[in-house]
Amino acid sequence: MLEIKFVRQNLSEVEKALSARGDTADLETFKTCDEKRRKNLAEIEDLRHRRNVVSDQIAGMKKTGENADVLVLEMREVSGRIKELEKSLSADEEMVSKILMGIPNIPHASVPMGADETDNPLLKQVGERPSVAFEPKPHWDLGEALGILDFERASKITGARFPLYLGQGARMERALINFMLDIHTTEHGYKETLPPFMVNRQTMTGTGQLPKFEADLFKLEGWDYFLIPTAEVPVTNIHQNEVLDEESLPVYYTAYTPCFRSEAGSYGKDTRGLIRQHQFNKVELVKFSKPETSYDELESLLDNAETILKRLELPYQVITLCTGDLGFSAAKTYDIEVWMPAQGVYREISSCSNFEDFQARRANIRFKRKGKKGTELVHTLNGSGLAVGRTFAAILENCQQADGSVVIPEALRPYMGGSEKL
RNA sequence: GGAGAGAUGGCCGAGCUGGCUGAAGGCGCUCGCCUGCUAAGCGAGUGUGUGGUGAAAGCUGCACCGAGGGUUCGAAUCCCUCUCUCUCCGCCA
Repeated sequence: MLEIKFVRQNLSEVEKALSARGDTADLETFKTCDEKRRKNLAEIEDLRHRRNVVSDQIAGMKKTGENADVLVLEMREVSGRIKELEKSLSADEEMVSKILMGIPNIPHASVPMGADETDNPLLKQVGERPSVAFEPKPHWDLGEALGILDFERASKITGARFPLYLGQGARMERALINFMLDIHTTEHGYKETLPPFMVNRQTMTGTGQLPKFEADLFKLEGWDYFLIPTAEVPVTNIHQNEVLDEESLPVYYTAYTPCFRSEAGSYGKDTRGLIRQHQFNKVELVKFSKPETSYDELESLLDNAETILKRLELPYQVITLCTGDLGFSAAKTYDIEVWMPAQGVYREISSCSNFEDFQARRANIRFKRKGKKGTELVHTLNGSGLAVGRTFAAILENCQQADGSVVIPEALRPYMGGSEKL
């Protein structure tokens, strides 16, 4: 959420940011409701002031035994008027907040202009793509042939877009989770967390998934709870409604969780394999920082995620999302894309974003500077470190041999009981 | 699922027969004094949000005692609904 004052005073800038994103919002209604709201509020506060003063008078008169009937009668009217005005005030407030909650973050000045993903500039490419003398097979064929993935049985158990890992496959998924968590906790300074996989509406609103994107979420029937689409949601909300100490910043958390996404609107896309599932595993990195260091923190967060791919010796590239492809809450985002030889494309495996104070304002996460009055909003950041299912798929495709076997990356072998091959 | 108790400021904890209580007292923290260091002692200060005014320090209006609604001239205090926590019983990994 943007600050209401900022929107009021910078309507044209907000308008510009919206159009750069290819988004819209009813700023006209915002303006009229906000003005009306402020005018009403001023009158209400005057009346309340009068009521407070006179109520004290009444109390004093009652004490000395004077008759206060005239004042009581007058205040009865004042209270009625207040109630009336409050009614129209809350209608305007609701409208203003509804519009405000639907306005995306302002892209950072360094974010390139662009319409969609085809305009995302390449930042760098790392690692050698495997040069193979044979036609590389897609990971779903490899996985099924090796008996470590079974999509048919998964769809029997639940439906389409759910994974079933078996044997060494299940073990490698678990190995990857531990491998990633170990690196982030022991080498990068993140604190490991294991949060709830379901969250309430307020939490979902705090990080920006609600109210605009309810269709993308799985909702529990009979409960106002949602399955998390990413660990970003529960972990960022750890400090919801808190004031952090300046000395405690920056705070780094990592978490493994499964992620649940309805994938509404993606019918027909990536229908095979592990790329687009309703349930997938992810190790997430979350940071809380002071505003002045958040962009440095974004760079190191990206580096932390890249480390995993480097250790696994998987070729990847990093792109900067342009204004048109930026997520709702993000001010700036880097995507890491891993090489998938069978499709001959790079696929997103991590998304690292700085949300600045956009989520902090919604979730009310602040910090206090030593020796200074008042509090400030923190900046929040997060990134995948990494999407586990997609990492699994990338290993199968990049490390496949002519005979259909897969060589396990060296760094992962200690987590696989020393096995060298699948 | 059944029965009961509770939710107050950074923390602990009064108030809860409605009105000088934005909130006693204590702890913590900050500044000053004192003491050859430390400890103890003394004095002052110390919530958040939002609006007005001011160059600023500040002054000032309104709101906030789990959340929402109600009664009343006036509510932390009374009533209703909800959420959460704790205790006991039942059930269960």
